[in-house]
Amino acid sequence: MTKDENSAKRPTLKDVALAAGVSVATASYALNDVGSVGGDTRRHVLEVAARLGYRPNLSAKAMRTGKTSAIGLILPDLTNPFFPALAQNVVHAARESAYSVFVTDTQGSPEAERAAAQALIQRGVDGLIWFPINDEDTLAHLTGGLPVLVLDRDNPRHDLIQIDVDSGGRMAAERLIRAGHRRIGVISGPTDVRSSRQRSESSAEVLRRHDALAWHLHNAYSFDLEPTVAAAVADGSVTALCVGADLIALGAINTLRQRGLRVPEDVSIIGFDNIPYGALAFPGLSTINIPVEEMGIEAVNTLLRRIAKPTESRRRLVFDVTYVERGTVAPPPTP
Amino acid sequence: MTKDENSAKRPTLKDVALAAGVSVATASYALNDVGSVGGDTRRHVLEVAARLGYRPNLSAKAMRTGKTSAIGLILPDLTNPFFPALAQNVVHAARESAYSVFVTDTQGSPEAERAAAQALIQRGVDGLIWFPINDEDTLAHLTGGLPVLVLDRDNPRHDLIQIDVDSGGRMAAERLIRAGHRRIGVISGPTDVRSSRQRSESSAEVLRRHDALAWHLHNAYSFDLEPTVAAAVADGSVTALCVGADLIALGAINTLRQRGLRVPEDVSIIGFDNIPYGALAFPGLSTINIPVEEMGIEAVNTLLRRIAKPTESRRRLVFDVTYVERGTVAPPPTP
DNA sequence: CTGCTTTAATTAAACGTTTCATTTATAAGG
DNA sequence: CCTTATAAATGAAACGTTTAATTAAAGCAG
Repeated sequence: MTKDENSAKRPTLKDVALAAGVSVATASYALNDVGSVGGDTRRHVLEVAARLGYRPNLSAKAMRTGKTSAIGLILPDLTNPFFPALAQNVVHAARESAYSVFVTDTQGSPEAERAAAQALIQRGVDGLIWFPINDEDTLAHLTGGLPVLVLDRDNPRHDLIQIDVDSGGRMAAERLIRAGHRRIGVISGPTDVRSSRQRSESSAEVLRRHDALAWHLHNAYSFDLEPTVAAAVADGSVTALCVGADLIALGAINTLRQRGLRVPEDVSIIGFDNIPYGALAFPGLSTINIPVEEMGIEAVNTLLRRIAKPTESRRRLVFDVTYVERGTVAPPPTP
Repeated sequence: MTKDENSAKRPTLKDVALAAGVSVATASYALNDVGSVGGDTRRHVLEVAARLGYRPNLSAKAMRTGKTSAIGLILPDLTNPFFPALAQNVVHAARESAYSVFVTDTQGSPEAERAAAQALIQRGVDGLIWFPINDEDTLAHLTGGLPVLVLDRDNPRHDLIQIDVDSGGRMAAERLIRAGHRRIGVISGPTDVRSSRQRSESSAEVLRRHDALAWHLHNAYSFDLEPTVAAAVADGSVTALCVGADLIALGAINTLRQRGLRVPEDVSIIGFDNIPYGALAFPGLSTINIPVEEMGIEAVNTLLRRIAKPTESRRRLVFDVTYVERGTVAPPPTP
């Protein structure tokens, strides 16, 4: 029971320098591969550092350099099946560049979002990847000059990564037209965000052009359909549905089945998002795929570039979507 | 274009002290509500700090105190539907105590897991919430004396939060027996982890006692059934399935349907985990619920307590599970 | 009024880095 | 052999906090 039982304090740079017989400055230069350090000395320091298991104290480094090698990821809701894959890829891409990620889930609350941003800034993150609740530029004055990458929303001052939702909405509508449907309902998700609204409007526009738009309703982002929507879905007024979000689409399928209608024999459905659930349904949900994985990776890359070059001109990346055919589209029933 | 365009550097404690006309020490004491500071002075400092929008630099604080107010969360796979709810609640509970969370997803790779732990430790997190890949005590020597809370796995030295899987496995089996089934198959998930293995063994044991165990196979944690499992499921040898993981259960339902069998009319199924997908299936998957939300919250609480009192005796929390009846259990078909 | 205790405030060291400015040693040039 | 340039290494300051040690002021008993 000696005093230092197993308290083996992590070795500090001073310890390394001491053990290597050089000054702290030299040790630092050697380890960071800067300054002018003799080849032998450098090797020796590295060797000693390795032997002692030296790992720099990142807090100290952060204080000195003003960089934390950490970024923040602000998401509305981790349990929204759209986000885990995004978060996963952000975390991985970040790690490849030796960055760590503070993940924050704001539960769809703008106040929580503000608080989260504040907390992260206070922590001194080098940048933020931010999937905001809405399009409002509320964080602008909070973030100050901090590098921010905004996902899927509009924002006048930050780097943007977006999705070509128009094309997605059109693809879905066209697919249903091509299958022969002429009475098609559109359900859009939350309507207070441009990107979300636009999906369904693009669909609706195509359908209108073919004179095939039966109605256009909207529903909260939820598996549960609001009564009026549920009624419209199952009252026989349509033979197909163009839905702005997979989760709602799955809810629609559920409603249809509960009322004795079959998918896709009686009603065809196309969703949007390609959340993992969709592939697991029976039959699998046909949908518009959003390349979340790539988006996550590119978000990190873009943010890190911005961190490195704060003055570079604003970037705006638009990702293509693709139609994923599974099992929920069929020709309309023959009456 | 003055020099300090909009570079409005964040005010430091020195700035506050200066503006308030006190020493840095006094400002610090006042803000942290310690030491002996006169009531007037304290109020004044607080007022000035608020006016300047002062937020302490956490890196500096961390270096001085050795505490970062950050914890790490190490998960095997965020896209595994079991985890997002857990992560969400960890993040929230942590925020309530002014802690931030580094989230790491190790993609089921032990090397990645080690690397992640190293990185987090280097960052100086105050503790780790760790859902390990397996039961091996591999991180023990890495973590040193760092407070660690282990989720759902066995570990001899750390605080533990576990699930009463035995009771869950039994509940599932008993429910099927009670429904009248006598030819029941058991599918277990990954078998290299005690907690996972035990679920199905408890089920199997009950079934054996009732002479109702048709077979006991296992399958990777995946929606796709391995050929032998798929064959067994659909060859008519059983009227019910007791599955150690919802994801596999959903895969089984899919397989059954593809082969023309109905759930639950022809085959009843009970899963385990209560992942969100299950509720969205049609009919909803009957399953054993694990209180992930509470687990997440309690994980944070337990970890923070351990951080505060490192010498307290080891804690081990076992959470009860509950059976959730949805739509996949029915009496066996009458031949 | 003196000496002692309490309260309020301050000074300065320390945490572990990075990095500027400086010193020392070595080599090159005349 | 002296000067000067270059290379290698070092000393010390700084980053923004906390906190132990110290001082100054005030209150109060005797």
